Amino acid sequence: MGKYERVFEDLSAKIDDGTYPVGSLLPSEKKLTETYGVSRETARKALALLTDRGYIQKIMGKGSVVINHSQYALPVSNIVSYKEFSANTGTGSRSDVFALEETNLPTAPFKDLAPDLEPLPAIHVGRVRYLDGEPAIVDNTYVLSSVVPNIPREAAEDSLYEYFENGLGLHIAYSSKQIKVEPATARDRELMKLAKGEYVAVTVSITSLEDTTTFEYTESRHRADKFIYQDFARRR
Amino acid sequence: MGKYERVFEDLSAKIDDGTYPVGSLLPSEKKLTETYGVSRETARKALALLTDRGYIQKIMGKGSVVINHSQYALPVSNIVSYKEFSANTGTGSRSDVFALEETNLPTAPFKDLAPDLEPLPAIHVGRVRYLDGEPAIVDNTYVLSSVVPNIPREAAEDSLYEYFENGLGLHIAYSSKQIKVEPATARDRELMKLAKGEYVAVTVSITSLEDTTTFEYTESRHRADKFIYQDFARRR
DNA sequence: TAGTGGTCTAGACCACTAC
DNA sequence: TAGTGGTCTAGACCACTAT
Repeated sequence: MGKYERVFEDLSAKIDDGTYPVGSLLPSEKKLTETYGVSRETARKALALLTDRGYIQKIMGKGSVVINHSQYALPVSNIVSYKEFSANTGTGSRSDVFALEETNLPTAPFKDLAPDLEPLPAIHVGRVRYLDGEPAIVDNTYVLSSVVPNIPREAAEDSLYEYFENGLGLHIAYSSKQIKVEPATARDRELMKLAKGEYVAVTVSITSLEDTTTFEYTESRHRADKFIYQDFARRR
Repeated sequence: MGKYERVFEDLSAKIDDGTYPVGSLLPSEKKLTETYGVSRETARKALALLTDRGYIQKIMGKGSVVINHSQYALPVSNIVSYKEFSANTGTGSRSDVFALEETNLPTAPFKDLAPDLEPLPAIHVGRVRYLDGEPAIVDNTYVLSSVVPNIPREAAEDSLYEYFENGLGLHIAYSSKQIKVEPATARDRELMKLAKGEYVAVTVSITSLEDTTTFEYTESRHRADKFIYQDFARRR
């Protein structure tokens, strides 16, 4: 871990634990170079990370002000997996795997994000996710067989991301995603015990590795009343 | 505009116009310092911007690969105003202002994002937005009177952001937002001509200035079938 | 081995804010 | 005026990738 990451970790921890409360100023860049024994550009890199994550807002001639940043987010938000999300929020996590099979990638759900998608060989993982003990999310994930030839059932039941990153050593880099609202299908109603006429929030994402290989396609169908997406953005 | 911004503008333009197609490599950092007559750190700042915006993925020992980045986004996505959005996508823009009045900020819609919100004096702007000639969005914006004492009707009909930034010289910095799904209210059905039992996508946002003053609160209610939110994110 | 990006430094000059 | 952040430089050393 580089020096600037250490400085970032220390400052973000001190913001989280209230050492630097919302509205207060962080030490000046000059002070940070002395405190942490780093050059100014290195201190500035740490501050840039804090800015990007919504911890601070820098004000010219004044300093770095601690601001309210989003505390938690749904899995869809920043490529955070369902398991990481439940661990963060403390909601009980449970997944029923209802499909784990070799198939071809369906192109229809991903048409908007990838118009020229080919029906490549893939492994389909279908899961029902529970929030507070109730079925709340139906996930259909397609992983390209060319990148991941096999998925053990335990990985599907636990966490696919954990398996990809720690088990296979894949480096996940970025993702394009969409959120839409659709009427619940008969399958949605069956799996999530919904009444007729209800709607679901649908998130579609396409995820790539650090070498720019696209390898994973997911459609998540959320019970509308359990769905919240939260984000922090900067004007550009 | 700094040098690194000029380099960013030039490179992003060349990615957009196909000079550097998706999958190709940008010139190396060394080459960029020679081409643009800047130091390496300055060239790297430009590349960092391209990375943040989803234009490129850097690969160690190899170079900067051009990737597919999200082309357009709904207003909610990156603090882009409705007018900027319609201008980018070419969909006809039109707004009916149905409310422009002094009132107190309602705290209920913003409870999740700002639990301790006070009912401060504010100007309420209520608008119906049209996409493809049909009423598709109901916006309720509340602007704190302490920051914006008055909003001319023309500004409400045209673009509030344009008025805030160019008319008043406010510097918009960041925003927290949420997306939820709710049953359409009687008011939604009336304004957007929806049938009974339909749902709406609701986005709630709280926007702050560069001096960290929070000044604007918006609830946008979207016709579900016209709503798409698109985003690009990096794993962290 | 040569070329690439990742990190870090010490110093400089500038623009802005507070007093 | 003093202190703050914003930008830029020239150089260094390292880790990784290609060949």
